Amino acid sequence: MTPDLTHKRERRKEARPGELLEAALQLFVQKGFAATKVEDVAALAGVSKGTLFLYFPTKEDLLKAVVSENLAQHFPGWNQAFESFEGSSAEMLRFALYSWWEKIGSTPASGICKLMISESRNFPDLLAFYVESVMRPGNTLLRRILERGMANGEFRQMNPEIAVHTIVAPMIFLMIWENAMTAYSDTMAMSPKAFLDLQIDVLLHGLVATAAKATQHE
Amino acid sequence: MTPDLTHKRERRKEARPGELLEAALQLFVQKGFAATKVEDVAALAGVSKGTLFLYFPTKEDLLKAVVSENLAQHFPGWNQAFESFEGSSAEMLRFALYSWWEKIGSTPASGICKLMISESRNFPDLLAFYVESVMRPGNTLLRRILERGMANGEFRQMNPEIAVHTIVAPMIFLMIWENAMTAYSDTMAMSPKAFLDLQIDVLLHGLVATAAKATQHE
DNA sequence: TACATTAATAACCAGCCAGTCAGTAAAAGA
DNA sequence: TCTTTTACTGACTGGCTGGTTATTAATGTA
Repeated sequence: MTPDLTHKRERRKEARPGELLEAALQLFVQKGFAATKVEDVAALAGVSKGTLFLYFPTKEDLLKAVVSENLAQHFPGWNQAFESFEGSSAEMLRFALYSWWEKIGSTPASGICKLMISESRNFPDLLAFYVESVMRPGNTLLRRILERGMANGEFRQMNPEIAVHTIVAPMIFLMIWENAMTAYSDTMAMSPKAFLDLQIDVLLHGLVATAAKATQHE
Repeated sequence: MTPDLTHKRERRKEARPGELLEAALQLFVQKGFAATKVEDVAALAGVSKGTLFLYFPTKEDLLKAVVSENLAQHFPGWNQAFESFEGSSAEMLRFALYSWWEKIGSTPASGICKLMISESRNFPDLLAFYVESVMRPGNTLLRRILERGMANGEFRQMNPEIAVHTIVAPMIFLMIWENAMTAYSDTMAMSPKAFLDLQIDVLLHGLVATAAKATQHE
């Protein structure tokens, strides 16, 4: 960042890696890994190409650093929140999805989702890393919420492994939408908050109108 | 296709374009547009690089042809099925999702979804084309199903524009999963059919157990 | 068999870009 | 102020790849 219009040289060894990673994330998500030039990443970070290679030995190492830098370190806190949660499992699920949105979905970090989708086949070890350190923990957390609700009769009985995907899918969709459809955001607009609200509602109560519940939804 | 191990020249003007498009789809989805070499596409189609440029003027034109070739021409039929459908809206929704799976989700054509996600920012006109010819028609079809169900009291009242996304999201997820997670399919396995079944069930009835409905799910 | 047509080839070219390195200048010492 | 250190630069290169073209051979026709 900080495009540095003045051509004065600055020595900021500490700040460079972070700025380069931020620039790289933005461009990798925007244009894809193969289609972005390291020189553009360097320029966006306000630095020359040579400097980039001073901090990251190769372009691929830069990609790996981008991914690992943006790994969600939220799971310890979230797991702890799960343990000490008081309310219903429905409340817990709502809480989980909203805090995911606040901490990840609505931030630039959501872009690494698109990045992983695009590059998973090209860098299998990167995918493995990502699966183990974010997908797996996320899935187990959600599965525990579901199992809690199923155990206390709050939720129906169902295969939890699969049900987790049903919960995750709309979140993936939301991240992709935000990072891929921006060019088309004018004619295909979608409020993330509105989507999330309706999603949770449908997830809990379904589409079907029954006598038992009713009315209270717009 | 037809790798042609013998080096004999064949003249098959009619068959080439289709074979090249099939090869291009496979490689573009696998490696991304920028990272695939036209020579590899040609080789996979059993032809030399020069031949490819005989049928497609540039690499970008090849990409556009791949997308437009795989456009779902199913909408006329599906719209017609909607008009003449007899059963409940829930049945109709189930029917729509299953036939989508049969005709698109389970075929190589599902790969263009990943392709569009990856390349939408680089080729905005391609995205526009895709939005207008597959996303828009698909969304309106689903919205009509929802509105039908809401009108006859079968479904709850909700914002149909947003609810459509709630239905589409898991389908997108499924296509992405199949095209991006294949490398990891051993440890993160998922049966598409099982997912689809549970998804429809949750979509209609939600997670929450109520007195009114109950039991009948595994 | 001789000839014309054209699908297919492979050698070639030009531009691009990841990665290098000799040199520059901003700090830190002395 | 002079020297040393080192973060930073940008010109350079070598390999790669999209695209071209002169040549080759398969097919049709006589």
